[in-house]
Amino acid sequence: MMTAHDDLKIEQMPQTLREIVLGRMRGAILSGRFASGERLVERTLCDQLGVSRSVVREVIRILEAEGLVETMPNRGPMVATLDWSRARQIYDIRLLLEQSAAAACAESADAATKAKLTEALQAIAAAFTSGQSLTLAEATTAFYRVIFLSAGQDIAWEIVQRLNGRISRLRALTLATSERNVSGLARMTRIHDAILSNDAQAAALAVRDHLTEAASIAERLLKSEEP
Amino acid sequence: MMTAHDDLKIEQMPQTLREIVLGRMRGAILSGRFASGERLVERTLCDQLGVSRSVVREVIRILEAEGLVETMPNRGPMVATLDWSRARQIYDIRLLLEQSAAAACAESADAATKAKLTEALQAIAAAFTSGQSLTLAEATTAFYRVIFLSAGQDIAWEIVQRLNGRISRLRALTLATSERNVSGLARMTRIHDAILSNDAQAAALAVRDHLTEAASIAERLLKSEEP
DNA sequence: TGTTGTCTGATGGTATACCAAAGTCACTTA
DNA sequence: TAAGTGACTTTGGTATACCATCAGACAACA
Repeated sequence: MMTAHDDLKIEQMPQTLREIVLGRMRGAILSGRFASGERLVERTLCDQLGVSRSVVREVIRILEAEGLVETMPNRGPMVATLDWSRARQIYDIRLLLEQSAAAACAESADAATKAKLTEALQAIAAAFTSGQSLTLAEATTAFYRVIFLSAGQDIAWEIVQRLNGRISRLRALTLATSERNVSGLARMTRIHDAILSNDAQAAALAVRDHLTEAASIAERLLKSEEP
Repeated sequence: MMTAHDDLKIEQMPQTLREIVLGRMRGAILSGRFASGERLVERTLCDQLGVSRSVVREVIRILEAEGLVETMPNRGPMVATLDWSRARQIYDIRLLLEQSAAAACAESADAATKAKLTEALQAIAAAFTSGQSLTLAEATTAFYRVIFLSAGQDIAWEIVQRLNGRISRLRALTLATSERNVSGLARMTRIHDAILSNDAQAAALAVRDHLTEAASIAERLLKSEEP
């Protein structure tokens, strides 16, 4: 149903400068544009982004609360570093939350949810064959979003997203690892199938295997690069 | 060993104004000094706190990221409200994390940990008898902190603390509820005993019962006050 | 009565100034 | 030569003034 006034709608919704800068800086950290441990000098950022210190400082507070930035007294903010003991904890928490969400989703999934899930899986498959790791990460995120939101667990989803941000560098590497390509799609398919057959236990098991493997790959990568 | 220069030591170690204001405002929200849904006008806060807008704005960004404050476009920040569907999710997540932490703690607890746990339990018992609900909340927090940190799960502890902040009003009411006083201490003691006998499964079960009861009390309170 | 214009208050955004703390580095002195 | 000293620079912390925009209230007017 398309009426005349729809054409007049303002597209550019009021996105504040702060949100733009937040997205820009978050992306810069997640993509590795700002290296792990790199200092974030306020005035330099102001120049690079073309905004005032007020905006930069508020954005840094948000990133700090998200765990992406750490601030040392009288030294200023720097990109948070990640050691294996922390990464392991994050994988453990993700395991708990994602198992629970997958089980809940499997129990309550209706036809619409299943359709969305299949669609998301196909996007992942496409990203696998095309080999674009950025697309793959987005498709994987979309897959899990369907699981969490259809299970009515939006707060858990927020937490998982935040945790994923903190291990984003690892996650990108893990997804790009070749061994993952072999079995990764198969494991995602297993999760998908379990939910489609409303088998909560199988879904939880599939998630467990998937995450356990991801964690072990991450461990090897992390320990190999900085021992 | 007391030497002359010890007298010259500056007591007030570098706590930034921002941290002070953050603690003050967080406390004001958690204690109900700022009502749920109340608007937080920046310049009014500046007057009340005696600081500049820069500080207030940065603190609001932090509280926003913590989920204690919600900001509507062109309306400004307000204290976040809590409905049962969200509170239920928070109790579910706490259940997962606290069960896991209690089990891990039970498996790995050594003598020192057990001693600290017993000490924390005694503090809870003292708070129960004295009937001070603020002290009780702090003692309960300390009890769980021992569990999480001795299990090496400091990230999960961060998450639980943040979630507890969002349901703090409920939590205070729950702890103060009389039925809880009857069984509450018994349940905490059950958790304590399970960990001291290194029985992971019993610890997880005790936590589950404890939280399930807290959630059901919270549900009644929340649904009775705003249906 | 309903529309319109105006006004006020609050926010978002920016720039700037000042101060304090910490690091740097050359210079002086024992 | 080596240690200490003091000035300079960088950076973070805080305060304040200014402007644009938006929402809600309210009065004037047709």
